[in-house]
Amino acid sequence: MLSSELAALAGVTVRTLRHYHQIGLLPEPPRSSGGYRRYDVGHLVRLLRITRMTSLGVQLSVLPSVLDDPEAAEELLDELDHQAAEEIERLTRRRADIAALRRSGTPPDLPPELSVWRPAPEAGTPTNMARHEHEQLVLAAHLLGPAAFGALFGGPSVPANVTARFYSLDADTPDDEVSSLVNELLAHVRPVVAGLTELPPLDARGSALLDQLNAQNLHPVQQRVLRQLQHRLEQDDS
Amino acid sequence: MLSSELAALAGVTVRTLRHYHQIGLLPEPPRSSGGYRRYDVGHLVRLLRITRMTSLGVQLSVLPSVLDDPEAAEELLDELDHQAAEEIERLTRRRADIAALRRSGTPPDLPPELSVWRPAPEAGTPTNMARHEHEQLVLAAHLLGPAAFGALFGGPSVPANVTARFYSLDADTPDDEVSSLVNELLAHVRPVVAGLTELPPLDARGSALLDQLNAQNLHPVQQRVLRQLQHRLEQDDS
DNA sequence: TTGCTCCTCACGTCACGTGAGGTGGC
DNA sequence: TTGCTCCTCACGTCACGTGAGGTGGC
Repeated sequence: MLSSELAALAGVTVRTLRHYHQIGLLPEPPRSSGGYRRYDVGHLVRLLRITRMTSLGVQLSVLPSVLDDPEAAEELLDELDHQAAEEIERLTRRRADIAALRRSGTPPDLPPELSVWRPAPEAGTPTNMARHEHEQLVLAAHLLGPAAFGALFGGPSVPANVTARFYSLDADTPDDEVSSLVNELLAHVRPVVAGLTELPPLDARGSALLDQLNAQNLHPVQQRVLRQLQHRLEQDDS
Repeated sequence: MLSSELAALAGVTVRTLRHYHQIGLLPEPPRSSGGYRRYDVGHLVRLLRITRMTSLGVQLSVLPSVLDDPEAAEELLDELDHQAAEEIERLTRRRADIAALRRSGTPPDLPPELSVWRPAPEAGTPTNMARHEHEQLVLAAHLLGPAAFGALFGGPSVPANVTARFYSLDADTPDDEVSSLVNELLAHVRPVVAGLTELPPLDARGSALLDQLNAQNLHPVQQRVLRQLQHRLEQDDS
C-alpha cells in the first residue's frame, strides 16, 4: 500500500511515517518503479505497535529497546504511571489556582493565595498608584511566602480614604496636610506592625527590595512621608 | 543586582533571563563598566509576573498582550482551565490503560481492552509463532475495534493442545495428521464463526490484511490448512 | 493535457539546555 | 596570579508541521 493509505489506516500523517524512517524506527519499504514506497501488512503492524506505545507516553528514542523486551516494558510502565500521576497533580493544582483567582477577581499574575483577600483597587485610584500597589503585592507575596503574607493582609489595614490622601500627595500639598496624614497613617499602621512581631521578619535583602520599589514608583513627598512614619515607629520601640 | 542574583531570587536560570531578553519580554538593564547587566527591583517584579503566568500555563508569546490587559487575562483563564481539564482527562485515561495492562500482564503494545482476556502465549510455543500470535492480535484489535474484538475473544476458543499441533506443522508432517487437525480445528472454530454473524463483519480491506499477515508469517503447510478450513466453512453456508 | 499524489530537502516550532571560547573583578 | 563569574554566539532538544519545488500515474 502507499504512504497515504498506511498513514490513514494507522491514524497518523505521512510526515510521521517519514520521521520514523529517519530515526530508524520503521524500516523503509521497497519502492515501485516510480519511486513510490510500497508498504505491506508487516509495516502496518510495526506502526500500530509504535503508536500504541507512544499513546502511553513512551518516547520514540526508547522504543527500540522496549518493543522486543517485555521485562524492560514492565519497568517502563512503572515510570510512565509515575510521570502521569505527577503531571496530573501539577495540572490539578493549576486548576485550583485558576479557580481561586476567578473567585476572588485577583489579577492572574498575583499568587492565588491572595484570594482570601480582595485586592481590587479603589475606584478613582490614579493609574500609576494602582500599578504600584499591584507591583508591591507581587513582590511582597513572593518575598514573604503565602503564610506570612496572608497573616499580614488578613488583618486590619489602612482605610481607603486615608490611602487616597497618601496617593494624591505631591509637591503642592500643604505642610499641615502632610503632617496630619503622617499622624493618621501612624494610628492605622501601629496595630499592623504590632502583629508583625509574631511573624518571621522579612530579611534585610527583602526589605531593601521593597524600599527600592517605593523609591522607583513614589513621589518624593510620598517617600518623605514614609520615612517620617518609619522614624516615628522606631521611636515607639525605644 | 547581577544576572545570577536576579535568577536565584525568582527561581529561574540565567539562560531563562537571556531568553526573555531575546524575545523582548524582559527589558535589557543597563550595563556596568565591565559589561555586566545590572538589574533593579523593577526587573524582578516584571520577572515574577512572568513566572506566575507561565506557571498557569500561559505561553510566552501571548504574555505581552495579557500582562497589561485584565479582560484578556480573564478570557485566557477560561481557555487554560479548559486545556488543563482536557490534559488531565488524557492522562487519567492513560493511567487506567496502564493499570489494565498490568493487571492482565498484556504486553504494553496491545490495547488495554484485551485485559479481559489473558493472552499470555502457552509455554513451549515456538518463538516465531508467539510473535505471529502477537502481531495478529495487534492487527485484529485495531481493525475490529474494542467492542467486536472483546466479543470475539471473550467467547470459546481453540484449546492449547490443538493450537500447538497447528504451530508445529511443517513439510514433514504426515498427511493424516494434517487432515485430522483440519477436522478438529473445524469443530472448535464453527461455534466461534457462528457467533461472528451477530457482529459487524470485518470489511474486505481488513480481512485481506489479516490474510496477508498469515501469508507472511505462516508455513505453507499451515496456510494450506487454513485454506481447507475456510473451504469447509463455506460449505457449511450452502 | 490537467489534476492529484507522490517524492525530497530543509527550515520552523517551543522554551529554554548546554557547551565553546573569551573576558573582567576579587 | 588563580579561581570564579560574567559575557556572547550558536547548536541541540522533541516529534513532527509546513511549505518549496519537482515528478509520475490516471
